[in-house]
Order: sequence, then C-alpha cells, then structure tokens
Amino acid sequence: MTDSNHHYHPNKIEPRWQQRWEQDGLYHADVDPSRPKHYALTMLPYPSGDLHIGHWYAMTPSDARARFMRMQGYNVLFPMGFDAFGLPAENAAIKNNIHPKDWTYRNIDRMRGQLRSMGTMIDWRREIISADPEYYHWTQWFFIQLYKHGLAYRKKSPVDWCPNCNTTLAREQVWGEDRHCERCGTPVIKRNLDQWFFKTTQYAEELLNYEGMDWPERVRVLQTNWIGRSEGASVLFQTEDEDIIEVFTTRPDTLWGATFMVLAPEHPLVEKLTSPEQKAEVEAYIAQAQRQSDIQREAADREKTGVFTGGYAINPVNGQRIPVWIADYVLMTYGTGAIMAVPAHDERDFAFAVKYGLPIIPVIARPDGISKSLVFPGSYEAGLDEKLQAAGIEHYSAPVGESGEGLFVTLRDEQVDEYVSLVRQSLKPGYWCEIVGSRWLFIFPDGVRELDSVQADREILARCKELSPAVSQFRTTMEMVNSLPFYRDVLFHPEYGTMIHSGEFSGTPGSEAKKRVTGYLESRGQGKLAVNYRLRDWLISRQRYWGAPIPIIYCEKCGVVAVPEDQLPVLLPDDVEWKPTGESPLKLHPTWKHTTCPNCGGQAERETDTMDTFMDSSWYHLRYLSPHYDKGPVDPKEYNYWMPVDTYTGGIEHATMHLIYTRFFHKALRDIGVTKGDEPMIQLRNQGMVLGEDSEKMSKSRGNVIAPDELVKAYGADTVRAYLMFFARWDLGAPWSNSGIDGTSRWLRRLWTTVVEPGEPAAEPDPEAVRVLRRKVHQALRSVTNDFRDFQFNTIISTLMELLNEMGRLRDKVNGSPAWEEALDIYLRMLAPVAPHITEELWSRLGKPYSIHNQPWPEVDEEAAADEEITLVVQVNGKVRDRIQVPVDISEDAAKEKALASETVQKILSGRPPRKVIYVPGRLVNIVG
RNA sequence: GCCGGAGUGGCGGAAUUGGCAGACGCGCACGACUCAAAAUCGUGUCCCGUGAGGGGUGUGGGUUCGAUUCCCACCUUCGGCACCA
Repeated sequence: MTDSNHHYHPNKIEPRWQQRWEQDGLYHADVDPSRPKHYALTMLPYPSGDLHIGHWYAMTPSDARARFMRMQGYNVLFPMGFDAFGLPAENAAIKNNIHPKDWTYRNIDRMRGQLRSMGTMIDWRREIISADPEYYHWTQWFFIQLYKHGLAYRKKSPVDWCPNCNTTLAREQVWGEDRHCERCGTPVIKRNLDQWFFKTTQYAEELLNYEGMDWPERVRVLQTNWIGRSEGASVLFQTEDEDIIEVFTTRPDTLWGATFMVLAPEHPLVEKLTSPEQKAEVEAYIAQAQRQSDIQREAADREKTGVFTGGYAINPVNGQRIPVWIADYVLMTYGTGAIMAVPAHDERDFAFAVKYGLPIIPVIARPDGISKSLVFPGSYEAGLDEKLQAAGIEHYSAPVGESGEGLFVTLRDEQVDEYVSLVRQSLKPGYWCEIVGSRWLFIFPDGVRELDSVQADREILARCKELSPAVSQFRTTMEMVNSLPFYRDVLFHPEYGTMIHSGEFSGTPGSEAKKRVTGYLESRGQGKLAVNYRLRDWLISRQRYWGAPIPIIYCEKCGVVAVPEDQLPVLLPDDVEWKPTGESPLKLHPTWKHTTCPNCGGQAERETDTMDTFMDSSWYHLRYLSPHYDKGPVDPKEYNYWMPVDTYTGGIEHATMHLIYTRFFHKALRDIGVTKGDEPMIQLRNQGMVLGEDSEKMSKSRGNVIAPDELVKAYGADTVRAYLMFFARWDLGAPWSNSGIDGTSRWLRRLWTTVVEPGEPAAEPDPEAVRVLRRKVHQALRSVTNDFRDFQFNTIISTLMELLNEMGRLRDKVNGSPAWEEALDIYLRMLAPVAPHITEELWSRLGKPYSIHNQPWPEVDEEAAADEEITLVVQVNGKVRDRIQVPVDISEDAAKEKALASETVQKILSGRPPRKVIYVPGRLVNIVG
C-alpha cells in the first residue's frame, strides 16, 4: 500500500467517483410504475457566474435528503437547470459589450462544472435552460393558453417603473417604505403604460387554502398576509345626480356615522361630481397628486390632504346629504377607489375630518364604557366636588389654563345618569358641561342634548358659541372637544361595540352588528356581503430584450391576435442593440417587429415586450420531466408518474413571489386542462442564509464572501457538504466559521483511518462490548433515520460523530468481530447521502459491491437497540440528588424502593417520611419531602 | 402600527410527550508524542465556592412534585407588510 493511497485525499477520490457515476448513469431516474416515485426539487439557480456558498447550502442538504429517499427505496428524481433569462445578463451586455446569450451560456458552463463538483445525484439528462428556444417555446405557449382562457389581459394603468433597470416591475418586486426596486434598490416611479397582466386575483381565495400541504407556517402566513383577505360589505351610495358610488367597507356597522365620502383622485366620477366653483382646486389637487406619485412617495404618516369636490352623495341608511371629497390616502388600486368615511371609528378619517372641519358622529359605544367630563372653572357651584366624592365618582381638581380650578371627571356608564343630575344642580347659568367618550351628552342649563347626528352637531356647536366666544373658531363639536387634551384618548376608537345613534339598529351588540346591517343593506338592494383582497393581478410585461417575447401580434384590422401555436416559438433576434432607453430593444430592431397578421395577412406588428422571468420559473418543474418533448410542454406519461413535486426546497425570499406565481400557474392550468391536482408542490422546506464570518450578509463589497471552490480544494466536497449540514439549523442558517469546518474535516479523516487501518483483531470479542456497540449503532441508525425524515441535518452529523467516538472507545474489545463489521457497514450507509465520495471509496476498500449508493437504507434491529439498563434519576423536591442504574423493565414499586434506599436521599430526608413519591417510567423518581 | 420567527456557556448549536440543561463541534487550558513545530491522541472546560453546596436557558410573574418546554405581562432582535378602507 503506497503512502498516497493510504491517506485521505479527497481531491483524488472525488473526481474519480464523480466520473464513474456519470459514466454508469447511476443517478438516472426513469418512469417506473413498479416503484414508488419521489420528486425532489430544489430551486434552480440564476447563472450569475459563480456558484456561491448559498447555492451549496441550499442544494447539498436537499441532495442528501434525495439520496436518503433513494436508499429508502424510492425512484427519486432530482433534476437541475438554469433560470437563464433576466436583467443581469442584459446589464452585462450593456456594460461589457458582450451578447447576453454568450454571457449567460458561458456562465452556465462554468456553473455546471461547479455543480458537478458537489457530488450531487442530479440527473443531468433532464437539465433545462429557460433561455433555450426549446424551453421558451412553451413559456410562450402557456401565455397563449392563459390568454385564450381570459386569464391574460392588456390594460393601460399606472405601473411601477424602475428608472435604473428601465422596465416595469410586478408589485412584489417593489420593496420597502420608499418603494424601491427589488433588484437594484432604486426608488420606483409610476408610469401609465399598456401592459400585460395575469389574473392572479381570480385565484385569491383558493390560494389561501393550504389543505393537504406540508408547507412551513411561516410561508403560509407570509402568503396569507400578502393576499390580504378582508371581509366586509360593498355599499352603494348615490350622488345627487343619481350616479352610483360603490364603496368597500369592513365596517358596515358604522354606516350611520359615515359623514362624508372620499374618492381617489383618479376615480372616474370625480370630474362629474366636481362643482364649477371647486373645479380649479380639484384639478390642482389631482395634478399635485399625480406629481407626488411620480416623485418619491412620502412616508405613510405624513399629514392627510384632500379637497372638496363640491358634490354630495346620500347616505343610504339615514338619507343624510354628505359631502364628497378627494384625497390621495384613498387608493384607486384597492377596493373600488372610494370610501365612506366614518371619522368617529377610523383613525385616518378622524384625522382628516378634524383637519377639514367635517362632522364626526360616534355610532359605536366604547367597549370599556368610559366617559370623561371636564367641569370648567367658575361654571359650577361650590360643593359639586363633595357631591361627586359622595357618589363615588372618580375625579380630581386641577387648574385649567389661567381660569382657575376645574373638575376632571372620569365616569363609568352606570354613573352617567347620576352625574348628569348632579351637574345640572350645580351648573351656573351661562355655562354648559359635556360628557364625551362612551356617552356623548351636552348639559345645558335648560336641558341635555345628545351628539347623535349631524343636525345635533350643528345645534350643539351653535349653542356653545352663543354661550362662549372662546369656541367661536371651531367648525364641529368634535373639533371643539378635541382641543382639550384631557379628552383626546376617548374621542375615537376603532373597536367593535354596541351600535348607537343608528336609528332602529341602536343597541345591536357588536358581535352581531356587521351581519345584521349587511343583511339589511342586501334586503334593500343597497349593498351586499363582499370580500376584498390586497393581492393584485400579476404584471408580466418587461421592456427588456433578454426574456421570452410575448407572443402577441397587433393588427390594424383584427386588433390583438395571439401568435398561432404552430408558429411558436417567437424567436429572439440575435442582432440587437442594447441601449438603456426605457423601450424594449426589440422595438428598436429595424425589422423584427414587422410581421403579417395571422388572421388577415395584412401588415401587423409584434408585441416588443418580453415576459417577467418569474413566468419561466412558474413551470420549470414540468419541463424537467421531458425537456425535449416537442408535442407539448410536458410528456403526459412523465407527468402522470412524477407529479406533483413531493419535496421542494429553497429560500424563503420567494414566499410572495415565485411560490405564489407557481401555485397560481398550476391552478390556472388545471382549469385549462394541462395540469392535474390542486397544488404543484406538496412539501416545502426553506433553508436559512449563510452569513459571512462577520455575521453580515455576504457581499463582494464587504469582502466577506466564502468561495466554495476554494473550500473544496482545501477540504474536499464531502467535508464542505457535511459541514454545511452540521454548523447550523438548516432552516435558520448562521454565520460561516472558517475554523468550525476543521472539526468536520477531522471527523471524516478519523473515519478514514478507522476503516483503512484495520488493526489487530480482538482475540476474543468481549460480549458486553459487542452488545454495547450494536446498541449504539442501532440507536444512532434510528435517530439518523428520523432526522433525515425531518430535515434535521445538523443532528444527523452530531449523531454520526458521537457514534464514531463510541466505536473508537470500543474498538479494541470488538475489532474484527461481526458486530464491528456490521458497525462499519451501517455507518457507511448512513453517511453515504451526506458524504457520497468517501463512503463510496471506503465501501469499495472494504470489498463491498459497487455502488454504496445502490444499497438499501439499513433496518433498525429493535432488539439490539433496546436498552437493558437505564439510569434512573432520583430527585428530592425536583432537585437531582442521585442516579442509579436499574433494569429497563423495573417495576414502579421496585424503582421507588431503590430510590428511597439511596444514601443521599436518606441523608436529605433524615428520617422524615416522604409526602409523595412520583415515578416516571424509564426516567426518574421524584421524592416530595 | 400589524403579522411572524428567534433569544440556552467564549462561539455554532443539542435536549421524544413537561422529567438528568449544555449532546456534538469550534475555541481555550493542560498533558502525551517531538530536538522543536504542525498534525495526531488524551484530559479538562456553564457560573460562584477550597469544599460541602448554591445559582443558572432574555426579564418579571403563574400553573406543576417537576418548566428551555405550558400560560400571562414585558424586553431585545431578525424578517415581512404598512394610508388596504
């Protein structure tokens, strides 16, 4: 045996085995109805140039698990491809004057080699590249199917535009408070453009259903929030011209408090509603609002602005004539672009109403039943203080401005009547006193008035102004009381509660209010139950070259015409100039866009925009199944066998993008008749992120990037794979540690020596050591099996490390025995999915048949794994005081007896009898003294 | 503001169902081998205390014989959403 053959040289053995596996087609997965299938899919990479450690972190545990499933007897498909269209290629083209195609395919070649160095079980025959005409032919075909079934439409609308990327973005690609581009960070602007959309909203409700899916709670929550379902009512208001304004509200129970309406500036009725007097102001506001959204959008907490249109609508439940305003806090893109404003129970409406002096009428009682009242200095006879005291009403005296001491009163509902009568007795002529919060009463010398309508609001305010010139500047009663800080926390609330000031509905409890009012509206034809979603339709047009052209032709005579299926693919021309003009480079090509109409043969033009690359990745899992099939996107024979994807792994960052799109795609195509079942991916698992050693996100500019190629060179792929599985919980990720990997490397080298240096066989294997060894081996096997099933990769490695340590301790006593041989055999098989090369090498050195990767997963010998003895923990009052070895099947009485007999226990109890003894089988005895 | 995740030694992390906290690895210390170093192997390593013993899983409470685990309140931190009617 030569020296170099004796030592562990991963860089010699790894490429050798990789070649052998490739040559033998070891990992080819073919349809085989006689075996259970397992489709293990991991998100395909974008060919950015180099495979980075994040790719390894995502892919190697996924590969290990796919290998585990394979050894478990499944026919496992583990394919790989490249998400090859997209902006970076085009940007590289502009910058370095290299064709995006050349750049992309060169990167793919490089990355394919790097992927192979990982030692994965990828079946390379099934590789796809989304930029191949053979692939995008079918991307275009899918577009046409969606178009034909009414799920794709073209619409002129204000869309998000990234001025740096020179293209439109889907809503999901716009991030953060400043609404910046997901890719380059530039704040987006709005442009009004004709763009293609897919009707994702049509599937909003179904997308909320995760029945039968094993997806992380986290992703489901993210998607559910993104889809943003809210239940309420659509209510029809009429303008004075009898035009209908439909609004969506989640609070139909507050309808009696709707004292004005607000339309989005872009709302179609604005023009008609605007009175001649208001026209100038309204137009100026609209222009300002448009400019606002063109510049950077301001933060959400900026002050609300708006203008009165001069028009009025009628509140359908109480016939009140209410003013219609426009304001940019109402968005044309959500609901109907119009709201009923209920300032007493909506924070934004409250702020708006106070600012513009619009009436605020409370219509929902405060659930806490708290009211406040401030009795002004000089307005009451002496002695009120004592009377309140006697009545048990909470109050205190404090100066109000410079006018002397006033009484600050806080009331519970049941105290209000008594309080009113006490105040009436003490109130001096020429003054009033108000109660606000849960109740809304204005006590005047000659009577009490309730703030229960717009009419009352006006009358109360007029009375107050008569009595005190100090309130003359206020436009509403609420504005007046809002000027006193003492009242501020009780003036407005958004909670559900008993309806008040709502005609015959007053007194309806909060739990029923919504349903009853909705039913009432429905019966009168003024509204109905409605559900609204935050989800928008998917904008797929991109004004860029490097993507799949949208297969649409515009004909002067026939209008919008889909490219006939037999004329697909619509090929990208190669001779294109990339100038960052904001127009698709295809538009600037001299000839490409000119074509003839497939209908009438007349002159026509092609659509020059290309598709969002998320379109490519919405169906790639289907193309893997038959990458060269030319009669459709997927060979039905393959589809029926492999689909759905059993396990999908990838990053969480796609929760509201790719993972919603691909679900939508699958469902839409199911309805068209292409796919089957409701969901494309049954089980989803997300890995976390590997951070730099400095705990920061890896980036070239920070200089903290870990290059896997160098690690492979230094340690070998097996060590890198194992370390990535070991160093953190897979779903959380962690900062990289350059010294941590040494531990994993040592462990594999220790394993190597353990196998290649057979040592002296033990003369007579020690039967006790044999029993212990077999127990440890089979216990480890049980634990590793469970951990593979549960994606608990880090504990797989630690269990295997522990077992190797144990084997090292026992070796002298069992070396050469069948139990030792069994231990090595099982050990290598357990490790094979994690470290495919070293296990294959050692397997062959042990003289076992090629290949270890075709071996079945070992079976746990339950008898061998069973403990004979256990350590019984003896606690006194919950504190561990002793540990005793007992047979595993010890009876409860015997266990208790043994525990009580313990010297330490006796010492602590010092003769006192225990009050209680608790026995947990197989674990502990707790003595309560 | 709303929604969700995470807080355990110097570090990454482990702990079926409420039952021995700190497995495994890194780092560190000491020792063996060596002229020496690297590599390798061995021993130790939560904190306080010489010791018996005591304390300890972000903080404060609670339930329980017993809580890292369950309940309540809060703090820190990461991620998502955010004028959504």
